[in-house]
Amino acid sequence: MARLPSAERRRQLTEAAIRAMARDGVPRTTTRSIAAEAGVSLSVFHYCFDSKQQLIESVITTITGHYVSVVKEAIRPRATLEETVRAGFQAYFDHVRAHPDEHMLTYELTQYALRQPGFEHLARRQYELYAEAYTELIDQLRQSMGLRLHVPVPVLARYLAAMTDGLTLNYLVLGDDPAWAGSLDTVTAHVAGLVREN
Amino acid sequence: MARLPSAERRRQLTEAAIRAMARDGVPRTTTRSIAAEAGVSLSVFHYCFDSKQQLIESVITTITGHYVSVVKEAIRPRATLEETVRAGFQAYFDHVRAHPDEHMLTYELTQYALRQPGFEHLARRQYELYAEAYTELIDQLRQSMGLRLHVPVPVLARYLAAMTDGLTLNYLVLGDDPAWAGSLDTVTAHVAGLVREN
DNA sequence: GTCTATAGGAAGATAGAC
DNA sequence: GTCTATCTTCCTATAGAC
Repeated sequence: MARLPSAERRRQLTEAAIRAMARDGVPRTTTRSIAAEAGVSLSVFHYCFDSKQQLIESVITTITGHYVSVVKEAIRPRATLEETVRAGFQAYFDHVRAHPDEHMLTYELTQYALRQPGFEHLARRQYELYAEAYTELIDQLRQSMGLRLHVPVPVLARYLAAMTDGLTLNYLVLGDDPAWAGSLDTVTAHVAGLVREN
Repeated sequence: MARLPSAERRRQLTEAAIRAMARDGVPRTTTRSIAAEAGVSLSVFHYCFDSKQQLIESVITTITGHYVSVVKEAIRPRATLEETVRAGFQAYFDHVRAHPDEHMLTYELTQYALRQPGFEHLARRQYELYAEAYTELIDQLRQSMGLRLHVPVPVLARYLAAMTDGLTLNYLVLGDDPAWAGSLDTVTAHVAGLVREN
């Protein structure tokens, strides 16, 4: 087995942990299974991380970064406001559909962090980053399309983050049926109304 | 220790499990801690339930029933539509504020069920019941206030359930700050708009 | 029906050879 | 840096006396 700098090993182990946790769930993912997924022995794990908790901290910050990127890339300015909002949600939900386990994992990690004493700040940070991602998107749309908002930006950002979160979890549990497309239409129309210039 | 019918013992153990899981989280709640919480010995547990999974199944169906009751009781017809919607959300979120751990538990149980082979139907049933609760509420409001809906009932019900879910989780993680009250105002206005007669 | 005692296994973490 | 082997702890589940 190659000898790598420990920063690189940590990265490898973190990515392996994300794959294992997305596949098996957080509680069932053991240090052994993570080491196996990364193709290293258990001792390498404990050489790179002091504890399982330290690894999970790394997993949470890493996956939150991934997720925020998805949201940020989903919404890009298009011809009309409706089109922009609709295409943005569509792109985001296409990602959820393609990687349901990874999105599921973000919820599990939130709950792990909230239950683990001393980790609560990681859960808060996760949700603050979601809201910040929306804040950036809104500002971006405001500049490119000259919107007049009906509600303050922080309120809208937090509301959109919560709505995205709820619809995502709902999809992960129930999947899509006829009512699902309707939900997306409803939220699209609502968001367009909230940010419409008038 | 008194000798009770096993149905009653099962109920006691289920309630004890809900308390223990709300306090410690699902993965940390052991059969031992549940038995201790119920004030019985470990063997009594295995006398009433074949396995921990069987108990968790009982926990999920029980707590979903509790939760649905909360949603159903939250919204009662009041003078105006806005008042009804606002007071309903307020009552619901007052319950969340008063029992955050119990609501947190509903999310943990959903994920437990989705990860446990053969338990997926319990998670689906949980979310179907949420939507059904909203369906009943909408029908009730329609009759008492003569509403004309802008979207079909199943779509609206699922959308409201997802939104409630997202806002609840968002509150459980971030708590309330200035933006929180704004989110509630926004959702209230939106819902009132969706069901307004016009 | 209820108890004590224990089987049997899997987890996180460590020791020490190479 | 990486490995095998092991320590310690805690879990679910069962056996069998009362």
